[in-house]
Amino acid sequence: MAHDDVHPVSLACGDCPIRHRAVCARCETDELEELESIKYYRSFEAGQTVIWSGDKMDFVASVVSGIATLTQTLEDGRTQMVGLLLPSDFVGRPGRESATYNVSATTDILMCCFRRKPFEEMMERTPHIAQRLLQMTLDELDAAREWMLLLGRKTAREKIASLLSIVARRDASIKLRTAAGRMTFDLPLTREAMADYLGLTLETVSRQISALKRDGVIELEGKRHVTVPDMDRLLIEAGDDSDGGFLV
Amino acid sequence: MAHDDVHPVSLACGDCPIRHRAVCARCETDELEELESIKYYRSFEAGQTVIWSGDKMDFVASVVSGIATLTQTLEDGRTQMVGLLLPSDFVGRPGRESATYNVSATTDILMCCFRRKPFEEMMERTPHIAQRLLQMTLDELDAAREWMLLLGRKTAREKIASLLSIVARRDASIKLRTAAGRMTFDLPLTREAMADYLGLTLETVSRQISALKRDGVIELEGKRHVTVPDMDRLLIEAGDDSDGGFLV
DNA sequence: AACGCGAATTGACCCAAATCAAGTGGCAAC
DNA sequence: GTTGCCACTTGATTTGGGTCAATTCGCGTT
Repeated sequence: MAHDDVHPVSLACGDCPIRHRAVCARCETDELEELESIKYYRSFEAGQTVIWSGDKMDFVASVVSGIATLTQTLEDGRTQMVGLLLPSDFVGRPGRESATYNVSATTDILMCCFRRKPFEEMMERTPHIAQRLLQMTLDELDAAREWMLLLGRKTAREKIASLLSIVARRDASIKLRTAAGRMTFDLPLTREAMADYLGLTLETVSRQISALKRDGVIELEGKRHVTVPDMDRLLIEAGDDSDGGFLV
Repeated sequence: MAHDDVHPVSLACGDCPIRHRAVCARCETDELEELESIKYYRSFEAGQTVIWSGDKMDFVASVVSGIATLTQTLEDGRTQMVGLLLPSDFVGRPGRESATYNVSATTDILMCCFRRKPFEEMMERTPHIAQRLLQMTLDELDAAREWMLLLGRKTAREKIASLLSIVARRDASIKLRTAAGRMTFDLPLTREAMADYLGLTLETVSRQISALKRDGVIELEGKRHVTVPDMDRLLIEAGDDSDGGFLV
């Protein structure tokens, strides 16, 4: 809303290396200063848990660098990833005391946190923050629903292809992008994390990646470095109507 | 925020039999009048499609009565339900030209629509509408993520038990509720719709319902009328940590 | 009463992915 | 250079749920 057409990514918050998506820079000044006064940084090592589901969470935050995951678990240990947090993504929610999910660092991460109470108060005084958060939340909701289709109806091979095309889209845009449909990127997740995301076992993930490699849909260098010779082919394997604008 | 503690359901909009959750009644007057001026009603018969994914959608709306569903499909026809709309639920989104999902009427429904453009303009002038919509969207996001856990990691039996406990929670609260954990309600969905919701086939749904009946977890009268003799038992079958506050 | 029809059930069989189990490869520590 | 560890791969086997097909159950129509 407000200034969205001018600078769609929104942003702002002084000296952060990335620009947070929650706040609009054109409305800066007072708000920006206020935001500065309630923020602080926290870093976590790969594998560490940022917060456990049910714990008190007195901040909201933005991922500055690294990758984190949101997961849910059943008592017997079955776990399902419900969100992947990449730099600039927002975590936590105004108006909720405690965390709903486990948040874990997949790589080393740096988070920019804002104390929750002051942030909430600020949000009440500053309409466009709520409007911007609404847009972001609606996008996340779309991504979650796209994921529901994947979890409920896609085959293992389609699931893997979908995940690869999402990572390619988010990651490879800033990396080397040689010919027309050729893309190269690193998988930021272990096979187990991929399995938790896709509702599969890690063995099935491994087998399907091998199968895609054997069939020439992808090329592998080591275990993590992937080259997709033909993105269109991958998208067909993913089973989407090629538009595919998900996981924003 | 604003008045949430006073009347958590929010609401308002003149003569509607239900009160919409998007607007706060304590702030009425001008807004209420304005809201009246941009609203109109539409009704649909059971089985009709309200809107197709990708179609232009120039309104947002609230379900007044009846049940509608949000679904997504792959080209080959596989379909996944991504949302269940019960009375008072909100459909459509400010800031989006076209529909993202298919919306269909499961029963006869009445919807209260607001023309989108004026609604958006009003939202910009009236901060608490955006704030309220944000809360609702966050709740939907939680529900969607809870559903991801179900789709990705639960067995067919657990899926059915989960769906039954959700319907029981949303429906039976207003119906007869005899002894402690005893509940009675009607299933608002066909076996096929349940299958689309749960990521199963209709045969599996049927078999698992029969199994739950055989095992005394539920009692059936006809095909749609269900009695749960012991809600706790059902919740255990659903595999949740009994709290289970999902699908709001 | 007979018919038609869509919704639901039930059975027989099959297959994709889970499970169980045995490697392989890379890399850091001593 | 050997050891240990962890991430990953690959194989053999099992199984939960899908597929295909045959009924059955209601229920409105004529």
